[in-house]
Parts: sequence; C-alpha cells; structure tokens
Amino acid sequence: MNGTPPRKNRQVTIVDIARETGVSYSTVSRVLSGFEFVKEDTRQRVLEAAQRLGYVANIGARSLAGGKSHVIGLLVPGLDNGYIGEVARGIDEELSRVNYDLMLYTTHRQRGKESTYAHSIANSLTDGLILVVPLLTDYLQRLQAQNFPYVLVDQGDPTNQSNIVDATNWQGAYAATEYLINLGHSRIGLISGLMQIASARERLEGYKAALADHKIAFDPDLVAEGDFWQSSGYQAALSLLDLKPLPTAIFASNDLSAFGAMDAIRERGLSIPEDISIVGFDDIPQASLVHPKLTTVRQPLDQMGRVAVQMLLDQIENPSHPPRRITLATQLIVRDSCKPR
Amino acid sequence: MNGTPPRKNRQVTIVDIARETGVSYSTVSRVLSGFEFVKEDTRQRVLEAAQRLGYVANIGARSLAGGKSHVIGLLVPGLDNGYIGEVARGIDEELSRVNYDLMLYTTHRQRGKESTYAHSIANSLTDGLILVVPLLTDYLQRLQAQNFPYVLVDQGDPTNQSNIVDATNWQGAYAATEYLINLGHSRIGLISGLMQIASARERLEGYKAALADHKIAFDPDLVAEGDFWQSSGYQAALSLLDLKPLPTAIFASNDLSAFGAMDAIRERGLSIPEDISIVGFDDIPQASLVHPKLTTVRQPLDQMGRVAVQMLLDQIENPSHPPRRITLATQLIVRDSCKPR
DNA sequence: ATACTGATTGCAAGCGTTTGCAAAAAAGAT
DNA sequence: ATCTTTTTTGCAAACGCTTGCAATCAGTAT
Repeated sequence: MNGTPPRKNRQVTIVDIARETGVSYSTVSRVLSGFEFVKEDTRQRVLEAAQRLGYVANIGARSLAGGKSHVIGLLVPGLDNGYIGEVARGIDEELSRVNYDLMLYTTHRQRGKESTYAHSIANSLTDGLILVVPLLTDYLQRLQAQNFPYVLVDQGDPTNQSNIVDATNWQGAYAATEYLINLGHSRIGLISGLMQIASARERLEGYKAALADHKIAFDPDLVAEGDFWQSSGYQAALSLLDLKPLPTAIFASNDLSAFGAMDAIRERGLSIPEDISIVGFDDIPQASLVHPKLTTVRQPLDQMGRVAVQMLLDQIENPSHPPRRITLATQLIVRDSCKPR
Repeated sequence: MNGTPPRKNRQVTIVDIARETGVSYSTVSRVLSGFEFVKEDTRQRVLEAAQRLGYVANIGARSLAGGKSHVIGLLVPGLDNGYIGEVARGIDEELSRVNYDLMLYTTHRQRGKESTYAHSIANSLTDGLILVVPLLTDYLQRLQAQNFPYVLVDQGDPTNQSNIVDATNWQGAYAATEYLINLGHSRIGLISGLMQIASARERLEGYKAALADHKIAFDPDLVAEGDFWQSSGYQAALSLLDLKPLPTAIFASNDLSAFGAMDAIRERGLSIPEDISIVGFDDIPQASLVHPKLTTVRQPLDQMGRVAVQMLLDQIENPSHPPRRITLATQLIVRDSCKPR
C-alpha cells in the first residue's frame, strides 16, 4: 500500500537496556515498573542505562501486556467554557505530578451515543476516566458493569455507586442569597440550571432555604430556568425583567448565565449594580474580567480536578475500595456587582 | 503486589469476530483497517459482527504491531488562556470528524526539559503532534531528526522545515493601526509580545508599516514590550500612561494584554474609549465579554486548529510531502473600545 | 561442609494487531 | 477442460512489555 514506510527510528527498548547492562530484559522491566526485589546495584545500573539511552516506555506494549498504561481519560462536553478549563487545569497539574498522561475526549462528537462512547473509552488504553459531563444518561451502567475506575466531577449519581468530587452547592447558594438579603434585597430573581442536574437543584434549594430563614416568601415567578449557558442566562434574565415589581437582585446559578443576565440588564437600559445587583456561581476566570467585576460563589475548580485525580488513582490502585464522595467548600467572593438596596 | 486484579472484562478481539464469522483473524484485521482486497460479502459480515459484539480496537496492540494508533498529541503551554481553548476546539472538532483521539500534553510540567519531553511524546503512541507552544527551543530538532510528523500553530520556524499554520499577523496589525489612524489618532501606543516570538515581531512590523504609510513618525517610546499575558499588559500600559503627551490610543498585540491595559487605564481614572481607544488581537471569547466590548483583530483560531489537523494527517499519510505553510486571514472586528479622536 | 531459606534473576508465554508470503479461489483465456 | 492471472484468504512472525514459574545465588542455621 505504501512503499517502504520510513520506519520510525527504531525506539530504544528494554532489550537494548538489558543488553547494555548485561541483565535479562525481565529484570529491566521489573526495575522500570518498580518491582521491589531487585538488587540495588542492578537497579542503579539499569536506571542509568535507561537514562543514557533515552529510553521511553511504549505505553501500547505495556498496556497490552497487562500493565498499567499510566494514561487516564477526561471526558468533557467541550473546551469552550471557562469552567471546564479550570477543572482540566487542576487535573493536568496533578497528573503531571504523578507522571500520568491524559487523553481528552469531548462528547460533542457523539451526542446521543454517549454510552457507546464511554464504552469505547473504557476499552481503549486508559486506566481510568474522569467525567465532567452533565446529564450522564447511561454512561455509568456500562462503566460499573465493567468495573472500570472512574470519578464524577460536580455530578451527582443517583445510584450512589460512584466516586464523586463536588462542592457545597447548597451552602454556596445559601451564602449568596443571604448576602443579597443582608444588602437589603428581598425580590431576588434566580436563574437556575437544568433541573436534571444535581448541582442546579442544590443551588435552588440553598436559595430557597436562605429566603425561608429570613422570612421571605418564596415566589416561583422569580425563578427562571436556564441551562448554564450564557444565552440562556440572557433569556432568563429578560423574563425576570418583565416582572411587575422588578427584582432588585438576581442570583445566577453559574457565572456564564450571570454574564448573559448582565447583557440583558444593560440592554434594558438598567445598570449594574445601581439598579440591579447580581451574583454568579463558579468564579471562572472571566468573572473578574467583566465589568463590573462579578461577585460570585467560588468553586475550587482546579482543586476539584486535583482531588478527582487522586481519587481515581486510588481507585485504580485499589479496585475494591468502596466509592467515596468528597465535597469541597465554596466561598463567596465579593466584587463589584452588588449594592445595598 | 495486588491480589487477583479483577481482570478487566476480557475485551472483544478480532479473534472473536473471526470465530463468529468463520473467517481468519487476518481477514478481520484487513476489513477493520480498510484493506481493499476483501470480498464485499465478507466485509459486510465482519462489520456486522464487530458492531454486534461491540468491538473496540485496542490502540495499544495496533500501534505495537506497526499500524497507526489514530491518536495525535497536542502540546500546549496550558489551558488557562482563551486562545489555546479556541485552537483546541478546532482541533478537537476536526479530529472527531476523522475519528482520531487526542492526547493532551502541557509543557508546564517540564519547563526547561521541553526537548526531552517532545522526545517522549514522539516515542509514545501518537501518530503525530500539534505544537501550540511559543519559544520552541529545540523541540524541532528532535522531531525532525526522528522524522516525526508535526505541525506548528501560529509559530514561526527558523529552519523553514516545518508544517505551519498561522495567520496574517502583519496585515492584521496594519489594519488595526490604520483603523486607529483613520479615527484621528496619531500617538498610538503598542504593547508588544516577546520579541523572540515571530508573530509578535510581525505585529510590530505591521504597526510600523501603517504608521509609515500615513506619515507618522515611529516613536520607540510608544512601544512597551509585554509577554502576551494580562499582567504584562497591565504593566506595559502603565508605562505607556506615564508618557508625556499621553497616547490617545493603544494597540495591544493580543487580547489578554489588552485586558491588562484596560485595567491600568481605568486605574488611572481614564475611561475607554473616551480618553483612550484600545484595540486587541486574537478575538478570544472574552473579548466580547469585557466592557466595553473590545475591538480586536480576529484570528480564526478554531479554523487554525482544524487546518492544523488536516495538515498533520496529510503529513502522516504522506511522510515525504515537503512541509507546507498555510496562512489564514485575520480580520478587524470593530466593537466598542475605540472612538474618533 | 550441608541443607535450608529467601532474595534475585532468567525463561517463555502471552497480550491484540498488522503484514509479508504463500496457498486457495475465482475469473479469464485458450 | 486446462493453464494463467488476479483476487481473496490464511498462517505465522513480529511489535515491546509484564509476569508466573523455575532456576540460581547468597546467607544462615545445622
């Protein structure tokens, strides 16, 4: 089909190292994969030779032979969203500390066939998978059936059989709402996320709880459902701004929808925070870039990524470990988008 | 070391498919990797069985045996930067069209040992590499020496031996500068990027050329060197704002530094665009989010990613192809950050 | 010394695919 | 029918690495 494919420079293999140091290649393999019963002297010689020859393990061969590939997969909806970027950064940093590589998968390519997709990923060479995808339909069943190590980031699992990293959504929403209340606001609009998503529900609950604790009646009209994207925030805000007594503050369930809301508010000729105060959720990098700088509830996104990696590796090492759930604290970051009533 | 690793559910292999359809596994392999001389009937049966059994190719085995892994690597400095995100999005989209997977590598993990790092990547299982890293010290030599397929995105290569995708930096800078001149500005500050970077130099040249063509003397004092990051933009702008007759406009060599400049300008109590007009470069997503919305030179980042993938695959298919360079057009996007003098 | 013990090391068998080579089939030509 | 060609297919040998099992050593207790 092709004439003499310029055979990739034959790479340095364990056999080369073995020849070089005079031990068998099995010993080399053992040194390289950290087996304990190897004479210290041998180990040193092997390591030195590997270094000198510029040896690079062939992940393919390694995983074929039954070892760990030291590659983990990250499944995300897309990269076009500061949120994911931050999580990914944390993941990447942690991974590099432990010398693992990362395969990046985005779901956009398989809308509707996510489950098949998860299946493929699990059957390729990754040792485990981190899922930052909302609406995880039936991914989980396949993964669980195969006993494949995975961690969910900021995603609830109905079955409670998954490793999960998330943040205190309820508390964050409560704090944000209470902050607005203490500023004198009582007509506080809420732009929610999709109600199928656990974190969206938790934030709604936190909002309700804060209202209740401050004796403010919950008004369903003040809740507009969005989907966490900027344009839905824009739409939701528009509907909120049509309300009779205008709300004096809006709590958006994430920063992106807060940005959308800001657009809508300005478009109506109102100003922030003079006419309407606004609070977001997430604290993605852009939050401090917009004008006015957005007051928001910070999720430690990068740390969530780091923790996810730790949990995943733990699970890989230790397949029988029961699933855990780690919830990190959120924190209200006060900037310039709110004003006392 | 571990007691009976719950052996990953044995995956479906070509042998299973062979058994199922009654042909030899070599034939299955040929069908699956698109070999042409297979009877149509056989091909169908194999494909059907593969589908039915839920076959997923084992990339490791495939690449070991000398085939293509259908995985390409993407090396970037980090994800914390809208610019990279856009490029990555384009790459990802194109890759999914052709059914390739992506390994993501960030350089932060190996500052100073980038060359060794590139070596590892090239020797692992990727079929090729896309580099979006600035300052590519000696990556290239190793890659070239190994004859490993790669593409540079928005990066010049002194040796002219590389596949490159970039944009019309010079023209973009020229257009931006001319736009400001036509608005009546003549003291136009420039926040440059690091002069080691080709695109930074080209933008500077475009700026100079526009001035020259409009008979405005080039004043070195109006040029402040930055490094494409927001904070350097802030610093650079500060120094520009110390100048005697204040510049009335600033052209920042990328959006991030434009944002930094905006911060600095506001901090000095000046307003944009009333007191100072500002133009950026890149048109990352945040550009239309900041207030006022940033007028900037758009680079078709996602398209650059897509083109990079195409070039890379082409190079992989076709190792003897001489390196090409594709330059995409930039375009001035006028928003709200500039005003006539 | 001699047998015994546990630490080290080597051998060989696989892991799932690709592919060169040769055999088997099918299709043409005579 | 028979001999050629041209398609299709099957066999077997890699590819680089891990690991169970058996052999070799070195150290200890007898």
